[in-house]
Amino acid sequence: MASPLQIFERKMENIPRDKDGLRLWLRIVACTQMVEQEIRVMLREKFSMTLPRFELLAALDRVPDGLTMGELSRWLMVTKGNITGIAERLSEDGFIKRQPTPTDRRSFVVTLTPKGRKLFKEMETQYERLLDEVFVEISIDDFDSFTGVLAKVKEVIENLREQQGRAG
Amino acid sequence: MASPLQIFERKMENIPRDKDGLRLWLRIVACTQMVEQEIRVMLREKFSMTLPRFELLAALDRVPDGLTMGELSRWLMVTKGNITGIAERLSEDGFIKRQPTPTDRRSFVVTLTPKGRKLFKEMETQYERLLDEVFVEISIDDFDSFTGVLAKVKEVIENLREQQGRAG
DNA sequence: ATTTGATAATTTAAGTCTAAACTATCTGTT
DNA sequence: AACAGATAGTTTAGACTTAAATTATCAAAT
Repeated sequence: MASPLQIFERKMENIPRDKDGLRLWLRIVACTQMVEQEIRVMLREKFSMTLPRFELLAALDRVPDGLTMGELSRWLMVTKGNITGIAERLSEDGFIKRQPTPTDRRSFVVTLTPKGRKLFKEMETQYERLLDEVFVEISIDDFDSFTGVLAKVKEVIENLREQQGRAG
Repeated sequence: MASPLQIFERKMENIPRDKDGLRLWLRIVACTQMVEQEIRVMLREKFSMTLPRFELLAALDRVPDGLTMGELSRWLMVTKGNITGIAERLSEDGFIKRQPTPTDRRSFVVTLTPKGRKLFKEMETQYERLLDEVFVEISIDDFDSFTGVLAKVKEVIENLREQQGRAG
């Protein structure tokens, strides 16, 4: 049985050397999928939690005053309809609560409940430990290079979207 | 309205400087989501195609003799059940075909139809053009650093999985 | 030949995700 | 005040995704 690394090498070997963008992209995707899978397994096995729910809790943990549904949607880079569903399930389980905003009757502010914050803190410890483990081999120089690359990519895409008149 | 880049800066600013693994991971995820979104929009608008279907076609294009369902599952790093569904829809649309293998009656070899290959080639051109555009600002040195980082991460995860006795 | 365990693929149930349509509300502008 | 356009959030229909259970087949060892 071929290992994921062997499969990956087979995927890359037929791609012409000069297709740098493609090669880099395939590496990024493979890396992201593998790390995400580790996180998913950890969250499921230790906390019976899914990654999307964890990410919503994480967003709320970073902003103690809470976020509206639309802010959550932009923060997590998913559609508003998607947030509706995830927030509904987290609310049923008592991890978050929704409060109407005084200034805008269309809008809600979502915050963590004490139960939600307690759970998140436990998960956060394991989550950060896992990431440290995954990136343990990476040098400071590589970190900096990596960070620079990702920042450039984000800027290029922002510009692309502006040119096309698409909202971010 | 805050732009994605502004939202991202807000996400990062509250994270302690010393949490390198977490910071790097959030950057990788944000970058991947943005590039994927560009690809999704392009595929939908120009070809009425989804990303998962495109990726399955891409895998088959790289291996002219075809791949079994299980090989596709490992190649694309998704479950076999997932492949069943995507392959079903691509087959209905006449882009791929499934043939029984002579040596193993449980197994099928999936290959592109001429129609599927023709469509893929058209999409591939646009896809690679988009990736070149997205990564245009990245220097050769950064490419190398990036590639090295991703390779290390993959190895670390392989080792983690072996220690835990989990299959890849 | 039969049993036993492994493997290839599908099915199932539940959750995630999207784009588009929709409802309710807000914010000008007249 | 009344209208028009924009915005916050939900709903809908369909596709994707997963883990776990299931079916059919294989392969190896009796």
